[in-house]
Amino acid sequence: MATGRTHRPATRSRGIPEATVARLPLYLRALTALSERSVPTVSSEELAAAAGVNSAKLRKDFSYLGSYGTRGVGYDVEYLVYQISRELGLTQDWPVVIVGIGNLGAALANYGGFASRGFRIAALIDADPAMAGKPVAGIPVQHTDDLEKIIKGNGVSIGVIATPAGAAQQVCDRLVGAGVTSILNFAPTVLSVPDGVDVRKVDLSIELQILAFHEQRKAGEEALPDGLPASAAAARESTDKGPDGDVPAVMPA
Amino acid sequence: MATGRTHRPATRSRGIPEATVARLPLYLRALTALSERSVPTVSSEELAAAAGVNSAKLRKDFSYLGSYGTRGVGYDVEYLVYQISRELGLTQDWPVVIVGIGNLGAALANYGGFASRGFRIAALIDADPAMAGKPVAGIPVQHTDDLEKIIKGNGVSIGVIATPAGAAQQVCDRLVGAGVTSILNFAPTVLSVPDGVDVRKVDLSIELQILAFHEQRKAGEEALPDGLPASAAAARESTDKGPDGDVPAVMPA
DNA sequence: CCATCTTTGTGCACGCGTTCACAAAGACAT
DNA sequence: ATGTCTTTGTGAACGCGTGCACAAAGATGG
Ligand SMILES: NC(=O)c1ccc[n+]([C@@H]2O[C@H](COP(=O)([O-])OP(=O)(O)OC[C@H]3O[C@@H](n4cnc5c(N)ncnc54)[C@H](O)[C@@H]3O)[C@@H](O)[C@H]2O)c1
Ligand SMILES: NC(=O)c1ccc[n+]([C@@H]2O[C@H](COP(=O)([O-])OP(=O)(O)OC[C@H]3O[C@@H](n4cnc5c(N)ncnc54)[C@H](O)[C@@H]3O)[C@@H](O)[C@H]2O)c1
Repeated sequence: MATGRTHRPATRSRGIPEATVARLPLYLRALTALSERSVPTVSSEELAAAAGVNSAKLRKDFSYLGSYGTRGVGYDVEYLVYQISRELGLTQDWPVVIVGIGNLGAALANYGGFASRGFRIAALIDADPAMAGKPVAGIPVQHTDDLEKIIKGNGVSIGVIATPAGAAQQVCDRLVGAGVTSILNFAPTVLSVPDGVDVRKVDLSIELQILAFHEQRKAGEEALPDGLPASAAAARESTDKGPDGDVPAVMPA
Repeated sequence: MATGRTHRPATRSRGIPEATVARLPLYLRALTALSERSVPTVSSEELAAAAGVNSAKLRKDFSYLGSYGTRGVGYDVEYLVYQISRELGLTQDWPVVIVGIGNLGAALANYGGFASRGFRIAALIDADPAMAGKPVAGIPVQHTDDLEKIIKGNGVSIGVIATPAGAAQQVCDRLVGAGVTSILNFAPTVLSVPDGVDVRKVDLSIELQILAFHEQRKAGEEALPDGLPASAAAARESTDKGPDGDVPAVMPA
């Protein structure tokens, strides 16, 4: 930027690192809050604190967007909100279908946080004939038979799977067949999809198991620091702040 | 192993990489399925396919557990199930409390997948007086006033937060104050906790936004490959299989 | 007991992501 | 204008995670 040349690695003309993409929504949320309080500018330090990340990381992330901060001042809140929204594709809104309207699917349907962020529930789909026509969150549930028609008719490219694990792959195949190219999967199964289709999964059990692992470790450690002096048990705390350096749990599949 | 000395980096006597820990539940699930089908052994290749990972990665992961595979044969399913369960701390069962029994909290309470994996819902807690006493999933909801008593009385160390974002930090503080050291947060907020407390968050909106980002990119790319020859658009598909190399979205905070 | 064949366990190299640390950019006051 | 002070943008080093590729282990059959 300063030097004004050979910015991007050249081999990756438009490539924003995945780790950065995953943090953009975090920044956007913090920025939106600031925007609502009519804060005009923020420093990387402040914003980083609000988003819960390192300020250097944040600055580097923004630099991939070709960021426009002002040295000595910080970033213009409104401008950044716009830039990040655009980068994430939130300036258009995305029709989403939820398949499997049980406990979880219904909760998702009732969740208000979608619309506020550029997503619109285009349809709710379930295999249970008894549910067909019944409104959930004001939207009538449609039967799986019409899945393809619904997807194509609404130009849906993002699908959410909240069916039992056993049905997930089959539902996935139908969604993909109908034109869906991004899937958010809540069922505890590994989905296989053709190239070009993105799958992210959210897995409750995995999250809890990871917590249990660290929990067990904490319990075991105070008993015997495993070759380390007793003081190390306390010292460890600082290193251990994220018991997990990072690591998915929700990840592509 | 083969050489039989200087295994662990020595500086990390008992350290299993976080990335590995995050995959253990995946392996465990695949192994459990095999176990139910009474399959006695699996090769790293087969198991890796079932878990959706690279076989070399899986072998390396197991090597951290001091794995006991048999060359030329594979791994003993039952034995591995036990080893991984023990490593994850699932041989004991963990009492969990869910705070905020709304749409999502109720869905979680009704979810059967907890008990089957070593977790037990010890209590449901909500601030709404109208909900107190009402059973959800067969468990009577208790009022927030008794939060500390409930946590301490049941020796709960894992808490799930499913309250509105505005209440999350406050609930978190009370949980931590009462002795909870692991938190799974569904509210879209950055929680701050003292050292030694683990927080993992599950954030729906972030997941969708990441999908939207890639979706937008796909749409834009077929129009103009951005300086690359047209063939690159197709070639990219293979590189792009995981649109995201990996990257959280559910992560510590 | 030996040969062959399968599959593990891991050394190694590579690439991504994180973090430090600082030069330069610019605001602001004098 | 000029100097000071704040904060960005990034070069560079480092560490973690991934995947290749292969030697060694051991099963299996003759
Ligand atoms: N409820 C939770 O908190 C929770 C937590 C983690 C994971 N999950 C997972 O999410 C999924 C849904 O959980 P749930 O509690 O809502 O289950 P549920 O049984 O309440 O709901 C499943 C719904 O899917 C429908 N369905 C079944 N087969 C279908 C098909 N082929 N096509 C379309 N719809 C179909 C059923 O009719 C039902 O309405 C499960 O895979 C579960 O493991 C749920
Ligand atoms: N429903 C979803 O699918 C979904 C998806 C993503 C994120 N979330 C997030 O999960 C959280 C819960 O969502 P929801 O749809 O269940 O909301 P909800 O409004 O249906 O439920 C919230 C519950 O929390 C209770 N509550 C409020 N303040 C409390 C406090 N201080 N202590 C204890 N309980 C308190 C309320 O009484 C209510 O029962 C929200 O933060 C939401 O953003 C929900």
